[in-house]
Amino acid sequence: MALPTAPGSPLPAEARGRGRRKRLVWTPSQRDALRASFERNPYPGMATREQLAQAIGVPEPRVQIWFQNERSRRLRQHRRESRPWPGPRGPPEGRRKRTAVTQSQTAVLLRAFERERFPDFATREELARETGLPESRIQIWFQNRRARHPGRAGRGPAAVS
DNA sequence: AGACTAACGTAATCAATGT
DNA sequence: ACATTGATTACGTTAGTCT
Repeated sequence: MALPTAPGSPLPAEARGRGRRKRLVWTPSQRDALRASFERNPYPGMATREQLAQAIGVPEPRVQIWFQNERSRRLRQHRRESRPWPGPRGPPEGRRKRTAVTQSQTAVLLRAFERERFPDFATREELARETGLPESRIQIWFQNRRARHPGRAGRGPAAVS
């Protein structure tokens, strides 16, 4: 069934073959620290992620991605063994503080979005430099933007109001 | 060559902020 | 109250690493 795009189906053609961030390779001690933290809480808040990131010397967004992937692995394993997943333990930890994107920053991102809806890593870094926003926030900005402003390739300027 | 997994995508949803 | 939009989740795909 060719459903266009379910939660994680085949990637849209434009998104394929794009330059990704260079894949990092964890050292054994970094893995240990990540696993230990995961055992304490599989849903770490910003403070925990930041602290862990500092401790193992890696950017916080990489830690966040690791937890996302690790939860996927565990969830699947638990499902496969028909074992219940013991959801979040303890009170939910605090999220990242909402980033305030200024009008001028939005303008830059909007212009980039018109040119390319799937910017590669180099482009995202360039935008990060231009706007002063972290690259990880730019990636999220594009994800949200794509979800809320469906492609309509080459459509008019979209009467915004 | 195949297993493993970081990076990255969508869809749905939570939540902060402004009107 | 409601609209807008940043942040997080589940889960599937893509592509680099390692055996």
